[in-house]
Amino acid sequence: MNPSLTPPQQAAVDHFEGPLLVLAGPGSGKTRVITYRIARLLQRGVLPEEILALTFTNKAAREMSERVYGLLGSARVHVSTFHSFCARLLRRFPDQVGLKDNFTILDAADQVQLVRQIMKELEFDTTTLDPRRVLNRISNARNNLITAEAFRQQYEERVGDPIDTVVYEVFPEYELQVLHQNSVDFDALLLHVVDILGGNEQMREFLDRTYRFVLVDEYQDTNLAQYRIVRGLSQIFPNLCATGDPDQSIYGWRGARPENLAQFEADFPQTQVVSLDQNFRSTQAIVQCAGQLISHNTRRHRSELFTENPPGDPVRLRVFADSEDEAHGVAEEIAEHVSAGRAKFSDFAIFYRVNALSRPVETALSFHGVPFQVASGYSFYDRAEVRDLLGFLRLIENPADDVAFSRVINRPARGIGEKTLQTVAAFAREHQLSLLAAAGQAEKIPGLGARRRGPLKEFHELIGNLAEAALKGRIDRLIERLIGEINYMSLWVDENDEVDEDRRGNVYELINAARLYEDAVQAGGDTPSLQGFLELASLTSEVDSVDESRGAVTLMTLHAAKGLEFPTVYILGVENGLIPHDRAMKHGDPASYQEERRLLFVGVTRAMQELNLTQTRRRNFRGSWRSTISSPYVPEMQLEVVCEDDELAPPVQSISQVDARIEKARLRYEASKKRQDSPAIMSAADLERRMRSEAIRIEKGGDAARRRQQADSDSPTDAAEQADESQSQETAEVSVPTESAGTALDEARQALQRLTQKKKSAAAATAKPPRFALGESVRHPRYGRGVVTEVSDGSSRATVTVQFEVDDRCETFVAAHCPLQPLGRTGNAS
DNA sequence: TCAGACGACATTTTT
DNA sequence: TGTCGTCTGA
Repeated sequence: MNPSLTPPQQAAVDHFEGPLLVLAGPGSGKTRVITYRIARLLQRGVLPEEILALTFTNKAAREMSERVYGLLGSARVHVSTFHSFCARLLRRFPDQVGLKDNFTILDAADQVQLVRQIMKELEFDTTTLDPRRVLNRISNARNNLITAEAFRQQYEERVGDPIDTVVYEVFPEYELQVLHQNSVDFDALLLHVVDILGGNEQMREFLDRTYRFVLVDEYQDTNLAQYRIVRGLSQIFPNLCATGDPDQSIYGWRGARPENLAQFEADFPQTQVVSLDQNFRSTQAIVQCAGQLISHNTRRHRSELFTENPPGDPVRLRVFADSEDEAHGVAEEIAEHVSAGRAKFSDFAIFYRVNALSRPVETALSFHGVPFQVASGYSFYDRAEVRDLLGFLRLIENPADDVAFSRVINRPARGIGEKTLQTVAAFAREHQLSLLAAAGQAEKIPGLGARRRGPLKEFHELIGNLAEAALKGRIDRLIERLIGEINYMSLWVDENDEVDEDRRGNVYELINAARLYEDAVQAGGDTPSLQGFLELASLTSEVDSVDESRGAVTLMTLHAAKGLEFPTVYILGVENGLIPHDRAMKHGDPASYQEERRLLFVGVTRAMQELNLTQTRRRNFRGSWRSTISSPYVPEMQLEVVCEDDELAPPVQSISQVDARIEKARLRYEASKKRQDSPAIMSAADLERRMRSEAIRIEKGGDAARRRQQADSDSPTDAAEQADESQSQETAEVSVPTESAGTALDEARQALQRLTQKKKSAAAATAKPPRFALGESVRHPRYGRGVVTEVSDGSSRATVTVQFEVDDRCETFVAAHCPLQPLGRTGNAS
């Protein structure tokens, strides 16, 4: 039918009724197949409204419906995320699960807050046990469809750990309160729908008939709830098309069940399986590399990925001295490529395992004048000011939303603190009221001084008035009125403070978002509502706003990279402990080890033309330098190893150079701000702050690098000599600014001095004789015998690095409190 | 009630 | 090294 489709792609497109499983490797044209398939179904007379396509991200949903639209010109096909599909369903049938149609959606932060509050009510200590861990347990249980009741039963039948003891009490209370507030969290959105499908056969049948053709993207990422939903919709009409790739399952830790994919054929006996193995995205070198890597996993569907693309450059592994070099090396290279006209900024993406790795890169990119955007991190809707205002809006929409009430009651300060809130809450519970309703009856609440009653009543009245206004007017006007009435901007008034300026900007941006929402909905012929706007806000995340067309380098975690592609990709920190991450390896679970490998596989397969993996010899980790070990996945791939170690001198040799560079960077920043076409790189103040701390770190890092040289060298005599040499080198470098004593000392140097002075005096105050010496033999309760290879200087945070006999394992400990036992010195290093 | 000091903490997180 | 929640004194 379409000449540009490969035979397997064509088969997937032409398949009509019955279950279809599309195993789609990375870059195999999956989205294309899905959109063509939808078009083909419509061509065959299926009605658009009979087709439901479910995705995990808004981005995927948007992309799919845009492409369907592009193909057909119009489409009333339902394309949405699991969560918004469920939200919409619950708005239609709220009473099925005991909600009202104006229910509000709790976000992650609200959930934590609620758990924290419940823990306090039940008199659990929130300092020793992080509410997030409790919430995690609850969420995990619910992902597996374990209700509070079932959890309690299970708990009683086995010996639980201390956390479960708390969960045991908190879980049912949490569920109850969420429901009482007429709200749902992300998990409940799905669970309620599972309940409807499982508990009401008539309803299930109705929905099954409504959505005769269901398509699910990224099926390997579905959790048990999503699995049930999909199955519930495909009984009478099992016209279910699932696409996925077991090799890209990277959300197991979050309850995703890749086995759903493996089980598909068993669940739907008539399944036709199509395997898409031709990669259209990457060069042969990249595809080959990815194939080598993933072949080390045990895989059920092991089809080889192949490509007919050109061979391309070999995949490189670049080794840098430390994370600063790594950051500057990458930034510099990107800057060069672009200024030489070989590429544009948006061609580049930088991936990393943990968000913490992005900071030095952000600094370096700014430094080299490279515009960038960071995906994830703080979402717009997570900003304090935005959440405040959304809290108000939620309370206006749903007066029972106690979490929202607690958030905004004292914002801006009305003199209602913790204590008062507790009194109100107690009264509310006793009389079965929402907090807002209780506030409205403040005069009846015992134990409240007159000084607290006034503000409570006023607040109640304010929300009431605004709720009335909300029924009539536009949402943007409502927010404006709200801001006016509570004098919200008075919280962020400092004209010169960039943070405040930023916050005010966000407030206007929220108003703007409301306006855009309203206009868009009206243009689509629907009626905008506060409810709809709130839903949009809760179910939208920042990752969606990553825009490849913005002319900027994209920075993101490997997880966030899934589904994207870039001409040139850098994957930073391909080191043991990062990929695979230490935490993931905690239990020595081979499944996690494989999931980490898949994560790297996902990163690798994002690259179209060029792929660079990087690693460093040492990394600044939470303030101290640690030597690194290469990732065990590295030897699994054919890579060209490039040592950038000696080539790249530290970017700043002396502190006096810092100011000149800061000035340059500031000019660049100002220029880019004026141009407006490229996104602002980083605020000038921010950049300066970072660069100064970087300069300080470089000083320390240089020091550490020399110490490493010393430790690494073979003979002790050599080490001593080198140490001497580096001493003199260091004086030569650092003394440059000191010698120019006539000139005013620059701020950075002062900062550096203050810092070192402070450190010195702190060290002097708590000075203890060093507990460990270089070359000393020690014993660790878990890792056994080892030799001290490095001891940091005598500050209170002194660290020892030990090379253990087992596996050549190398670990760094804080000297002050580590379980190392000295075993006396061995001959060679004193 | 609030601002600042102190100390515990530190993956990934489509919604 | 940073961030965030809790504690404490004004």
